[in-house]
Amino acid sequence: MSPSSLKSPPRSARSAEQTRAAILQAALHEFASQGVAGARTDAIARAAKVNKALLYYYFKDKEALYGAVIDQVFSGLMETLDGVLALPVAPGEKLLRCVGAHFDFASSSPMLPRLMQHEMLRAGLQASPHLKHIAQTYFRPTFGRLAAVLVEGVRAGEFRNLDPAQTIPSMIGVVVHYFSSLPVITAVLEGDPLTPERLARRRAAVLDFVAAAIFRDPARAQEMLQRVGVPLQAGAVQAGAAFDELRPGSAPAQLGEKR
Amino acid sequence: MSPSSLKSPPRSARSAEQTRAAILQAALHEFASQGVAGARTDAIARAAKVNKALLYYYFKDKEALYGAVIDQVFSGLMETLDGVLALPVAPGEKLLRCVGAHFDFASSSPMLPRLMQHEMLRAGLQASPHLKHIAQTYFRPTFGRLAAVLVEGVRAGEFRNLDPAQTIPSMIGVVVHYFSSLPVITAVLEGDPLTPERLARRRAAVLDFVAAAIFRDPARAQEMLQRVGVPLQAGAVQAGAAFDELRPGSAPAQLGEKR
DNA sequence: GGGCTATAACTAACCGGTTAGTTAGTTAAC
DNA sequence: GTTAACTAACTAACCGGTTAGTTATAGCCC
Repeated sequence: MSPSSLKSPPRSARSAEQTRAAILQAALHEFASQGVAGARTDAIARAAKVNKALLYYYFKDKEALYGAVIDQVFSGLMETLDGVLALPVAPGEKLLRCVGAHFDFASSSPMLPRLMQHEMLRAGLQASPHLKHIAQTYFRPTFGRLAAVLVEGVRAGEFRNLDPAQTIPSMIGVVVHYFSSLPVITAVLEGDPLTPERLARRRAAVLDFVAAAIFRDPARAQEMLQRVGVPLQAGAVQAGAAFDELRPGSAPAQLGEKR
Repeated sequence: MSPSSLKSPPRSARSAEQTRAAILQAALHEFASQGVAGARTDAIARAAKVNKALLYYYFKDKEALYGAVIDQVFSGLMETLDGVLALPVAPGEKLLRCVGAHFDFASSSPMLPRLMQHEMLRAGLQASPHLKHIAQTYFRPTFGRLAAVLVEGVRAGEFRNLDPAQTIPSMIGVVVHYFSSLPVITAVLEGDPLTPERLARRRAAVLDFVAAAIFRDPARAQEMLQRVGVPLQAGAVQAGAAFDELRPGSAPAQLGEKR
């Protein structure tokens, strides 16, 4: 409603917002695959099917466009996590659900974790003003809530004696590394690491690994894994297969099961 | 000895090799902090205190220089790991020592893991020919040996039912992520995350996390951690401190211990 | 050993393709 | 006819790479 007057809410409105979204989408892809320095504004414009000057119509410069992309992605992830953190469940389940949600967010578009990695690597060793903003706005609050869940679980005796400031980066590492090392994984064990089956296996393995590292009682870990829908781990019984897959050429003669 | 004849082994030899090394060193730093695309050859030359043209005297182009740096770093890490893998100790201890060695390698110069991360992120989602070479030459053999240790540990009942192809990337993620997210960490919990004390604490936490995730019997995990010299974890007893440190500004009213 | 040449190590100055960003304008909705 | 949305064409700076040259050391012949 309120069709006219005031300023210009829907003005011409035939696209505009869509165009902006298209630019952001194209920029996301370009920045994620090439990094900020490697990204070409021409390529972004081409992918978004707009004239390059339009990028500068909507955004001050390349850096601002990058900032908008980053903001969108990080806020998306943190909102998702906050949703999970608001669930009325035990710390153990909540934490595993968080890890699962993080994994799902990452696997929903493998560009996202790569974009985040690029952002982390930008600027030498200390945070740029831009990254400081990200850290304060997105990471800090959500990580605070996550830390509270960890402390709660430790106090309740459900978790091992964990330090949240250490445990959070460790868990993130487990989730994220698979995606940031995709090219290497592709090269070491051949085949697409992003098929639904592979992703499902990875997801289960991540949750299993984290659960084992977090819970005091292994039985409780298993119980919670089942509760969040993670099937029992395949592991070394079939590890012959996984192992062969890891090194198809150079099997060390021994270890030669049948198949 | 053999002062002359033949070709020109030590020729003038007053520096040359040192100059080359200086260039590689400067390039390592520049590539690690800016990425390949972001790295400036001018900056490398300046840092190495040589004329830019000298880069092209020793290396074909920027890409070749980058390749030389990468090769040096990755081969260094893999040699270190192979040394540990050759030790005549039980799988559990060997694995923890590997993780420790990886961490030490990374922390010896925090530029190294960042350089590696940059390399992983280069080129969209599948491996470049260059990265394929790295994967085949460095990763594959060492990872094969690591996988064998894992399988051995699982068969012996020392480890949980683990799939090496999943466990290896998870462990690497735990080690590496701290370093690749240094700027964020700096911004979230203030203070230098690279002080000897902080690094020691992180190292212990990483080994503790991995041990808990790997070993079947928690008691065995503790035993092995002690054996490789990891002190007992601080954890949530002091977690009040760590937690406050994680979110100095925005404590949620509850949880308000004294300090 | 003195003068000569060859060559490794290194540099100042330059070049031109690439690329972020601009300008001056066109189109079309209201 | 005003203004939001959009574009073709341009520009200035940046940056990888080259060129043409300098310095210095080692070898060599007499």
